Amino acid sequence: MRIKEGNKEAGILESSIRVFAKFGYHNSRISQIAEDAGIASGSVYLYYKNKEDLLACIFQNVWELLYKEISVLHKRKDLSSIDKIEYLIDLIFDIFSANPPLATVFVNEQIHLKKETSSFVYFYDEFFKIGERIIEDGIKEGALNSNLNVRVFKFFLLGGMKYLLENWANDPKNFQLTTLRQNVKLIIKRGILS
Amino acid sequence: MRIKEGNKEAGILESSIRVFAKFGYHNSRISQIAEDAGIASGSVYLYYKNKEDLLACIFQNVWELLYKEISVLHKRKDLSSIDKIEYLIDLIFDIFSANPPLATVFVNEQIHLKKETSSFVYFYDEFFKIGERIIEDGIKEGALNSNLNVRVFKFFLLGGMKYLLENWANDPKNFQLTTLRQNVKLIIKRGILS
Amino acid sequence: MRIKEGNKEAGILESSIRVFAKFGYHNSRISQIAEDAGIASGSVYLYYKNKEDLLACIFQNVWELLYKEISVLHKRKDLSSIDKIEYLIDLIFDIFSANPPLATVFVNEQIHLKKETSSFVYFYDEFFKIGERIIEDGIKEGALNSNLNVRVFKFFLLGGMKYLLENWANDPKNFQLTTLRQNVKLIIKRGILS
Amino acid sequence: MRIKEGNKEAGILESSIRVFAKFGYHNSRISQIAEDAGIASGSVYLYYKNKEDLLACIFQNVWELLYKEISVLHKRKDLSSIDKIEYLIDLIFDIFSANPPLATVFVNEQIHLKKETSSFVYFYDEFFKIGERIIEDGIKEGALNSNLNVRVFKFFLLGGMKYLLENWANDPKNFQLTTLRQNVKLIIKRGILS
DNA sequence: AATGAATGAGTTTTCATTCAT
DNA sequence: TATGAATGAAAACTCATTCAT
Repeated sequence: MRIKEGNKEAGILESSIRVFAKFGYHNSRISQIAEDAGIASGSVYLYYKNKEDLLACIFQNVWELLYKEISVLHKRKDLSSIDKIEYLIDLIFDIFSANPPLATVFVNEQIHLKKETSSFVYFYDEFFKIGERIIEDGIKEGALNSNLNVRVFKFFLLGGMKYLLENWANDPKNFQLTTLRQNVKLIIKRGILS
Repeated sequence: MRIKEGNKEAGILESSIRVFAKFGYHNSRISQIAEDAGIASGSVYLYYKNKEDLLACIFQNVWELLYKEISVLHKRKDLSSIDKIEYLIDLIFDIFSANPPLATVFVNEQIHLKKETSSFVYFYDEFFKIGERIIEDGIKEGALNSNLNVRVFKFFLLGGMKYLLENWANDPKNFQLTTLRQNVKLIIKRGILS
Repeated sequence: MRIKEGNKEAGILESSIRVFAKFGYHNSRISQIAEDAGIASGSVYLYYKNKEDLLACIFQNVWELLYKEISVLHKRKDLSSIDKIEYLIDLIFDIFSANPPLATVFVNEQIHLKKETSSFVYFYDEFFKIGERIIEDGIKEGALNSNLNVRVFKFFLLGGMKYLLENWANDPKNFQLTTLRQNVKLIIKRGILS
Repeated sequence: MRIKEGNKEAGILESSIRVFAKFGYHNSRISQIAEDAGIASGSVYLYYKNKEDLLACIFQNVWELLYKEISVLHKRKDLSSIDKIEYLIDLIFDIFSANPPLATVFVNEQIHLKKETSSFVYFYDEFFKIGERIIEDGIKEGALNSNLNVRVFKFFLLGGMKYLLENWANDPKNFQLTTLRQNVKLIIKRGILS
């Protein structure tokens, strides 16, 4: 019984993250999630509409958090654009390093959610919009290379970090998170040339 | 009837790529693949052991091709390390730009294959080993930054390109492939600073 | 909150009649009945053994009432046989016209009760026995056609009235109850020939 | 294995009639129908969309047959209105006496089909429209009592026959079909008075 | 008496795979 | 080789019923 009193809803979600991470969304059984949460399988449906709802809630939580953080970050005047990008890199590594199964789910399973019907999409879209604005600000200020395509950089950076996180979550012993974040910052800022 | 005489095996695989790309592996039906290939669903099993075998063959083909290309590339003496990395970037964009559904499948569905039982793993592992060696050579030669962690760079670059390809394949109108490859090279080589 | 103090048992039964009439027995949820009755769903089980018990009680009440009425009717010496049959027709229309949902349930849901285990069966059987005796008396007295098969007439009359009640309860605006009962009496007594 | 070659679709429907008649629609299991038909339960879905589709097809067949018969009957010039009504009574007894389980299903289960989505409704509505016309013709010709309400008579007659059929199908030994049809005609034509 | 969260048995339906033709 | 009808295992989900409070 992993679930504490009054925390059943959150406990089921945590169990679903563990199970989805281990088996993948489609190979996960509601009964496995229930067992991990220490409840009967029918009880899952007291808190979540169906299996897809569990996945949707996971992504809702992550993207809402990322959106809130980037919103605050965007408004800060004490940080340069490049500081903000480094801050974002740290933020993402911090969120997922605290929860490796969440990283696995985040990296692999978003594809199973239809954008049209998912409520996380608002936060997802806004996160990227603000991310683009931060980069654009950096270009305007002259700090970033004006030949950079903002959308390409945005996707390249997120994709690179996702793949690193996926490999790290699969085998955390093989990677030092510190090495990951430092190298990402290094590559981004200076390139790989000596 | 898309299949030419004597090419049924390849035709089925191409159909599976189209169907997997459109619906995702788990939401694809063998009957859909058979219909797309213009054959009866039972006939799929004359050429492929089962549904997972189709996916495995797709990845086998891609990783084998990448392995062969990188093997040849590694041996070339007329190219510098940085030339070879640029060549690899072009290679990957070329392979998938010629076949957008393959890009979608490549980016999204590898997770459904168990590394333990899949024969593509040999090529996958070798590809990365040689990739690491190319980067290491560059460091030894003094062309690449010696502070770079080889494995981090390797995963970061591939992950970034995968995510770009995914977004491009989803909506090719929104992205110029030329822009993608130029920007990736730019970021990799010089970073984003002006 | 439809239930008055001290009347909870009856209130639950009335709610079950409304809900069974609206959705049908198998599509009705105990939780709907409880909600209609203004109580918690678990409380239903303080007064009724289970869902089937609710239906059994509904039919128990109806058939017991019909049995009691026909018992009294049978003994009356001031009425002829044909008077008694007309009286019965009026009785049935009166009972259900006062409670349309009860008519719907009565007409449609008796099938879900197993005769072997239901206590309403005693009243049901007795009702029909006395009904037969009234008709037989009419034949003996010479008032009714001696070629009439008593059981056929009994079922035909009740079935005809049930179907009329079902259609009336579904759409009361379309039927005048007065028209129903007058026509049934007309057909029964004189046939349809001019 | 009750199903003959080339007759699987019809065999499944016949099995569903037997099973629905025995247990009622909601207490019938697809697995029971499949077992009765001598096939695997999945095979039911090769021929019928789902459980409700089976019921819908049963009623479609019955009402289509009744509609076709009454259409032909309505046009006949060699029969009086009262002949046509007697003919209809015989028709209904004939159809169901040949198939007692069908009678049980017909009488008890139509309620589970929603009129809005069922294709049998056209035939059902037309059957009743033509039935009304036959009765109206009888009134106009002076053969039938002009005080008769057409719709009341229509429902009363059908309901009475349904209930008789239900009781007959439950226990065919107890009823002579000849007695049923003769008595119904007798009551309808002359009433019960001597 | 009253509650309502929790249970878990039970059924429809899907679809990868087989195999008689 | 090729077919496609038939299979049957497997899982999401529902909801009557229970019972700790």
